[in-house]
Amino acid sequence: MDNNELRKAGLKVTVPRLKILDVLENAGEDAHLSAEDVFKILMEQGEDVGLATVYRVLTQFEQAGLVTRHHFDSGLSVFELSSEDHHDHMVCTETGQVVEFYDETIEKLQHEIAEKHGFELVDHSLVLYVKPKKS
Amino acid sequence: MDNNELRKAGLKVTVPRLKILDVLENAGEDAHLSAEDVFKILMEQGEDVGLATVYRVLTQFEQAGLVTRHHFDSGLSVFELSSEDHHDHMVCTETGQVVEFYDETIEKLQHEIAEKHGFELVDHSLVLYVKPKKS
DNA sequence: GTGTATGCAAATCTTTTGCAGTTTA
DNA sequence: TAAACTGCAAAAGATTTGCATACAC
Repeated sequence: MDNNELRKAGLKVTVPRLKILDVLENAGEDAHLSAEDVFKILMEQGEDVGLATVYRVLTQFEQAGLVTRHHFDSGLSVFELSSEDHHDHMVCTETGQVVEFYDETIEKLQHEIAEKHGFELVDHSLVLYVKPKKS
Repeated sequence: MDNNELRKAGLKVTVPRLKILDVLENAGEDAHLSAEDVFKILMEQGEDVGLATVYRVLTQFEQAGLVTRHHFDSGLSVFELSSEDHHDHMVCTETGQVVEFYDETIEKLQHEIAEKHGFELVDHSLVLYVKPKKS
């Protein structure tokens, strides 16, 4: 029941919101979709949702903490369903494949570095751009 | 003499290119300017350079390795003069201040993580979003 | 001189907003 | 039914491109 996720976020349960949530959930584990991607998938499914609504809903979901927005290096926004556990990303420069990973030591070091400079860590973004290892 | 930097990059030495290089050099250590920022500074200096040219030149400089482009989280591009030594960034969410840092251990771990997943590290982007430590 | 670079305006792309009509609670 | 939500079209912001002119070599 996605209904509860939406209600909990203080959002009315509407058809477009359910459809968009559905697209994100069925996009696969490491999927990171742009608003345009979501829109295209909805079109393919014959849904009648406007692109503006996709943008509005994704932004609302982000504010509600339901999805996370990333920028990677293309400059356009991509979204993924927020998962309980934090992770960073590895993007293959040749295939576009995205892999999620988590490293305890790096996480800890980031806090230490911020502290050392007189700051408190609020958030971070770590993206590794990689290519297939030559065999 | 910036002339050589440009020549070495295979670019003709023109007034707009020299002016833009000049702006970047005089912007201060941790400055990260958007194309619009550069354009505004040129205007203030009474230079007659078009915004389109600023974009074109910055892109050429990037391709020549003279400047580095970042996206941070705003989604717009900011540029800095490439420095010999690699570094990452810390952006203050309250003041916008940018601090550069480098951590050997994190660098090493990134390579190991990429390898572990069957990839080769090509590049990476690490940005810490911080706020002033409450005193 | 010749080819490259520039400025301007128009075009493109991504994202946002205004508004009248529709849906949810 | 009232408030929130939606679609569409227009607007806005960032960046790119076409083209005639100007500049570097």
